[in-house]
Amino acid sequence: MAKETKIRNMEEFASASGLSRPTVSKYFNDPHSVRASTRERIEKALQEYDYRPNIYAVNQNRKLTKNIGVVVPYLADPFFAELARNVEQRCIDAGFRPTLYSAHGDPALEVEILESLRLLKPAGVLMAPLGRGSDRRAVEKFCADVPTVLFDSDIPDLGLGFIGSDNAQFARLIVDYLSRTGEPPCFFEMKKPVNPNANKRRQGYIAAVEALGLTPNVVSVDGEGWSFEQIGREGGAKALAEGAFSTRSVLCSNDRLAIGFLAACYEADLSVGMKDSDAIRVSGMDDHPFSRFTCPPLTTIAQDYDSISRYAVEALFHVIEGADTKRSRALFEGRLIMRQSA
Amino acid sequence: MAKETKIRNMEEFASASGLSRPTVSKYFNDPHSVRASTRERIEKALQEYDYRPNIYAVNQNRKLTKNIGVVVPYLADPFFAELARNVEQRCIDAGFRPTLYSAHGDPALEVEILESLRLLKPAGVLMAPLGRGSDRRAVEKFCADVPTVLFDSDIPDLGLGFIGSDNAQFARLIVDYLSRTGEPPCFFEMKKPVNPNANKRRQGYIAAVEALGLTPNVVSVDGEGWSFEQIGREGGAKALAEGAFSTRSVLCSNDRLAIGFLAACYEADLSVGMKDSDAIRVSGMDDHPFSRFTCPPLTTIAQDYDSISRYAVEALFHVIEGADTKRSRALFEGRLIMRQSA
DNA sequence: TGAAAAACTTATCGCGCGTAAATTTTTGAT
DNA sequence: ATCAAAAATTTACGCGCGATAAGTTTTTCA
Repeated sequence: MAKETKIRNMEEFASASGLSRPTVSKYFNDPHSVRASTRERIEKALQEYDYRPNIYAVNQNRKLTKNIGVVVPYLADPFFAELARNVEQRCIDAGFRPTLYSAHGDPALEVEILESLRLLKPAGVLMAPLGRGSDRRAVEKFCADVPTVLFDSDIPDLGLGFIGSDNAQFARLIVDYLSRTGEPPCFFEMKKPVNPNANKRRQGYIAAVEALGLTPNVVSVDGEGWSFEQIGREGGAKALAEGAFSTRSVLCSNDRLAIGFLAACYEADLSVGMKDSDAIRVSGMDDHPFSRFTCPPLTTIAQDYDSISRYAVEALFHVIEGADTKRSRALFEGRLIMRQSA
Repeated sequence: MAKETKIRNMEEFASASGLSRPTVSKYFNDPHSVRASTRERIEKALQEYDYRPNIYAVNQNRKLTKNIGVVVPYLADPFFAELARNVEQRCIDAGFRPTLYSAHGDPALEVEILESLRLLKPAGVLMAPLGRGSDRRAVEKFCADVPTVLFDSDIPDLGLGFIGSDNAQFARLIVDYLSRTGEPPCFFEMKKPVNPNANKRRQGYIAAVEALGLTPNVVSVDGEGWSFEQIGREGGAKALAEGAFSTRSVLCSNDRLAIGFLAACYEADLSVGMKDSDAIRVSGMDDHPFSRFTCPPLTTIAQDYDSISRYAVEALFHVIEGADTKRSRALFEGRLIMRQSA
């Protein structure tokens, strides 16, 4: 369908469609800002010639680009990959160009990403920070220049909003379930968790157990970084060997830790499940994409991916459109996913 | 450290450092193209003022940008996340700006990515195609305009090179091992695999088994898309129920399928492992990041991430520098990872 | 010490587009 | 049909930088 004559710029395309360049420019900024008859002429010309505006020239002159930066802490975790996919799609639907970055667990890389993101002059940024490892000062400086909404992991008072999960509710939900159907759970976590969610979950666990008039039992294991499964397996093996768990029910701080802990149970020849003959019950939190395929399938709390991504994007767009000024904040409840592990 | 006076453009930065703009421009294109003393003056000025060239203005005028597109088929698979991380880091080290895109298993999205990538005028693109689902015509058209190197999954004769794994060798390696240590394996796969690697693996399996004077047994199950674990579990349960496997050893076409198959074995109450008391041995291919945490840990073939990413990037840079013309092609051998599942 | 080579400066153009201000066309109520 | 207001369009200018030519200064090295 495309004609021989190559269109080199908007000028040529404008004359090819019998209009002036600024009119065509207006069209590309907002197709509905030109008269219907004009719009039809342009779109007819677009069929014949496959012209697209040069994004570099466009972005050089526009005060605000249509770029959205999406930053996640660790893309090798499918949880973040899924979250990022959700968020990206919503940005595209809203007519923006999302670009995905992963800090790969490295604080220095996170700072580099912000620096290179600044050069892109994005309309806004959706950032799931590393958490404890994040360079607060660097993030703060970035947020001062670029409209940024945090998600998944909060850095208090930073950015224009935070959207995440109600970790205390997560803990209540599963503690109640586990206590109702058997022994109350012990809590299994990393001693130095990478992000604040882990702390909120521990506090939620303790509060929920105490609310039932029981005594909490928190088992914290060594290990740093983002190799949660590894840490869960090694720490789990050690804790099991030491008899650290006061009950036969273990609530892991997150699913990846639980996956590692399941491996430790397997190695220790402990059958996992909710039957009387089973040695231990194991549960996690997050509804990690792989948790339904563990042996046994993992009982967990599902994060509300959909609401989190939707609200995060909406919050950002509110800010971009200059609607709000006060920092928004929303926490979403989780849903109990009952599987065979507990 | 940064001074009060904000630098707005290269002109101002040049005079602030006591040089002319063209000289500063030369520096940013290649720091070693200016005299050492000049370089020092610029770098000293860079310490005081945090000026960076406007990338939109730069890319508008440069014939070739420093952008590299990285396209993977399914980012929720940690295997691709890891591969992408490798590739990205190498691009950064070479002074380029990689941007990561995932087709999320969707052929239409893959085409969209290529179209939006074309607007970025990248110096080159590293692409792991969807495979069977890829729009050959669209990819071909893209490759004609942008230097592209394929990796992981080949589309014959497309792009300027392909870097991947020697799937036949993968199959030989593990068939020999499994046959040597017990019954020869059956081959478990999807009837309609998403990419050509699966076919190469099946062929390699058949050839390897026949070379041992044995009879191959291929079990192909229904299911489309990228939910391999799901397909492995459902197809595996069905195949096990039907007694489709002629031996007590199963080689899965890839680790994700194997993870699903392990779940099916668990549900069927079949103990997996290499002990005499175990009912079945299961193995996979890829050394998926999670395969060491399955129950039992999965015996598999490790892809040579490092070599694949290194060669893919190198091949692309050769092309960018205008060195080669002929399509390069390299296949890397896998390494047997012996774990407890087989 | 001096000439060639290298590096730098000045001057100018062009890239492809956004955008304010000026002008034209269209709309809608009389 | 008329005319002012609203909408659409055109004119004119600027964005920040790459690239190049011609002239000037600095460095290199015999």
